[in-house]
Amino acid sequence: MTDNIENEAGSSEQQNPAADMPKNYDPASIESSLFDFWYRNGYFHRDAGGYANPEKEPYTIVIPPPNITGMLHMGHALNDTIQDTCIRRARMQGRPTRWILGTDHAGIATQTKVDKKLADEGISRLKIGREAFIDECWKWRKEYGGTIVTQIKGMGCSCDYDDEHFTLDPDYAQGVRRLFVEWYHKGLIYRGKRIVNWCPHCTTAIADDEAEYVDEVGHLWYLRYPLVEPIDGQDYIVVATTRPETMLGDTGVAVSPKDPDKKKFVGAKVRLPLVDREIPIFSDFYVDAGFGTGFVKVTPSHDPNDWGMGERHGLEKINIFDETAHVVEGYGKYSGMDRDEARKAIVEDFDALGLLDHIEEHEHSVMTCYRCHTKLEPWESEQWFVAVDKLKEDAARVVEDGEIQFHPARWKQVYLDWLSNLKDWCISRQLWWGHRIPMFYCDSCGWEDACMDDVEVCPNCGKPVRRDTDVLDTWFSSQLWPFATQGWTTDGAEAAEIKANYPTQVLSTARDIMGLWVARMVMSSMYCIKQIPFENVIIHPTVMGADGKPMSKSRGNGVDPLKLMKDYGADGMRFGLLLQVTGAQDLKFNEDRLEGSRNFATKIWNAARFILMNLDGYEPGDPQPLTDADKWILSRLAKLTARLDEEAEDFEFAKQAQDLYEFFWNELCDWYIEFSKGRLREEGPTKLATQRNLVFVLDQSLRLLHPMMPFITEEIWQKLPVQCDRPSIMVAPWPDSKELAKFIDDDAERAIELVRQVVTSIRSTRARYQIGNKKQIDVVVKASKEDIAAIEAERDLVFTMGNIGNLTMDPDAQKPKGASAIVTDDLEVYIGLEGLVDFEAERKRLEKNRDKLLKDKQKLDKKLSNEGFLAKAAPEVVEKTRNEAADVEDSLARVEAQLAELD
RNA sequence: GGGCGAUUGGCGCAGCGGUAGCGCAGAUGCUUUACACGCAUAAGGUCAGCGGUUCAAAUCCGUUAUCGCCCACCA
Repeated sequence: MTDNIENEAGSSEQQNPAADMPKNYDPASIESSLFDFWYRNGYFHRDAGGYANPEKEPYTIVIPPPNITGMLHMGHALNDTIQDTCIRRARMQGRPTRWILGTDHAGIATQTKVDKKLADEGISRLKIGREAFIDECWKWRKEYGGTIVTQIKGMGCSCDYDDEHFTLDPDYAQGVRRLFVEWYHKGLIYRGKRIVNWCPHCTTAIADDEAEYVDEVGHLWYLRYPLVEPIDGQDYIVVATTRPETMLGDTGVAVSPKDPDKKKFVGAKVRLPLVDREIPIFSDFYVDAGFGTGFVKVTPSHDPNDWGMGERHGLEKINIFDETAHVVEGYGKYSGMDRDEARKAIVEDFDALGLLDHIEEHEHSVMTCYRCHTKLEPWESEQWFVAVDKLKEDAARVVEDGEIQFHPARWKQVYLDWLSNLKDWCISRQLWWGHRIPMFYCDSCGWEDACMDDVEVCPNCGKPVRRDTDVLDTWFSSQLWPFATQGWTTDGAEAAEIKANYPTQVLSTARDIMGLWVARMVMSSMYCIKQIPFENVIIHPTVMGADGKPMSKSRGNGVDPLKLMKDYGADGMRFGLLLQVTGAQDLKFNEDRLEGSRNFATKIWNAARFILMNLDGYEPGDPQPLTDADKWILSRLAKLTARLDEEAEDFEFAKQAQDLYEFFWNELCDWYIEFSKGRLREEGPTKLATQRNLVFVLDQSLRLLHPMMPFITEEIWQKLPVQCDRPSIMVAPWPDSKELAKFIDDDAERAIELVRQVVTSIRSTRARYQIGNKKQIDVVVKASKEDIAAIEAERDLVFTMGNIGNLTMDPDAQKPKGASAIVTDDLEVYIGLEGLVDFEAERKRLEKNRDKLLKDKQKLDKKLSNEGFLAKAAPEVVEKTRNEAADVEDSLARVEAQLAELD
């Protein structure tokens, strides 16, 4: 079917194209072949298989590169649907589009997985060594790295699959190296000793933002530290600590400068138990006099705040732990113990010495490694840092002045706050899988440099050099994503793709990597390209479980998008998710929406089936708005298209989806197709015009739906005799709201509104008295002359849809004896029921109707008798209110009249 | 501790200054020749509490309560 690229419109010899359509749309049977069809024809490339208009502005999106360890989760499903919707729309508008695809090597995540896999096989990473381990990682990537790309294809995403990138590709890696070398030579990268969050299990530094806090009920140990000289008869002070084992590294005790009781201790010394070290008592503003005892033990090497105090007061920094958090040599029996053993031993020894004052329970949070969940150790080590102060200025400016727009806009401030609180960025990681830091050192003469090419011997003294063994933080490499994927490595900012297509248009991502990734891309892009990397940042809602909590394996509230696609089709999942992308920051996952979207797909399918079944004698041609019904649906289509354009501009996905749904289902299917049924039975020009209108409206609707529901729209479009020479809806022109505006017709909309009032009144009465649709009834309509004229023009529609025997319309119509009366906004409908009418029930119904109108009238009268309102409200509001009041008055009078007649 | 968001019919959400809307569930009736993943009809809400601004507040401001997210983190 899709192989028939010719798609000859109107070749009348063909058998009925609806013949091979089952009653229910079956996504599984068509999705993959349609995807192949698109792929084979090159529609995913920037030239869209030759259908892109090179004159138009290019449109580019870079995908947030999924980790090679990743499986498709709900976050991807949502985010990739959003991006595909944007890019497909732009492609249909004729813009040269490209959605750049790739994956991230994900240093620590991948290393952990491979490590675990090897461990399961009984292989130790340390034993096989760095080279062999990296080989294992590449093997792993080869085996699993493509999984997620396959899954993205399954969603129908129109990425450029022929130019896939990977953050460890040779070209990309050179780019990363280039940036490091440049920043090093510019002084933007420096080496320093710092307290970092150290994972003793992974033996690497963990960035602040990679650490996870876990609440824990621990203890507060109150330890007595003897004073060297008693003060006022007091021979010890008491410190409170959650980590008694670190006392081995204490080099001071701090008190608050605002604590008058502690003044006398400042300058005194205590003798540190167990290690017999004399350390000073000093005052520092960091200390909170109200917490614990007001005395704080200070361990500069094992606490970031203590480190700060140590710097301010020139304290010695004593490191008591090795890289696996075991006590180092020189601490007697404690040496070699891990931190938990040391804690136990030290507390016991304090107790034995009578120096354990007391213990309290204490709730606090501890930092853990986000990968292995080992408690992190604040540890002093040598690391590489990026000095961010200069870089962040530009990154803040381009958002402040609106060059980069956030959607929803409130995220702008979050971004700016993140930047303003940014501290220098620790970029070295003690891992093997990643971009190895290109620093070379000569141990003989002390030469060192960052180099683009590997260095074997020292350029200074000729001795062998060694390379730094650390790798870079994964975010250091992902910050280059928008430009290193477009030729920056070899040609810099002058690269052809960058010159033609930079900046990109949209970056869509989750809020939790706004700083980690988004801000850093802006920083590096402003530095490397001197341009913003993207114009719009979409921060999509986070998909929460049905319980409103983040999805996680431990909570068991997760949902698998692969299963959802199986159950609802890729289109059903996509549309169901988009319906939930409102401006909210969280999205409580609602599977009902996907079910509804699957049903919607079936509805579209069956509407198409109906139209295709009724194309006997069809000849292609432009739409022919002969009747008010025709004019009405075309007018509605024109208005819908214009509205969708506006909503797309604002990245309002739920609204676009909702509007499409309502138009297609509640207007096209519920009314226009129903209207058309009678006409399709006639022969001649009316029938042909109706067919053309149906084909036209369906064609245009499918195009409007295509970015959100790519598969079903393509499948149907291939069967439909559309007036379009493009072989695929994917490259068919986007409906032009300006062109369609010629169909806007408010008179026709009004006429159909009246028809609907009459038909609905009849149905309502039938339902109330349980009169089947097959029984013909007589109907009298009382309405204004003009309204009657409008309905009269569509008399046959009222007849067919109402199954009416006699229809009388008259401005002065009298209710027939024994008829039921319906009062609508604009008219009365009398329906004769041959003695079936329950007048008591009729009265109750009309009274309810009246009471509602009375309430409305009271409200409006109150408003209109309010002088403040008349004086201060906008004139058009007053005018509108007056009209409403008149309408209510009119309806009320008519209802009252009907009630009077019942008496 | 700081910031942000949510609180609207049973459930999930729109609306964000001028008389409350949608989907699902539930009710009733329909094998109406596109669709029961359907059609039709009817029912259901003092928009979390309190205070304020305004001629007018679900909508703006303040406050309280509950829930959630993000950031920082106390020895």
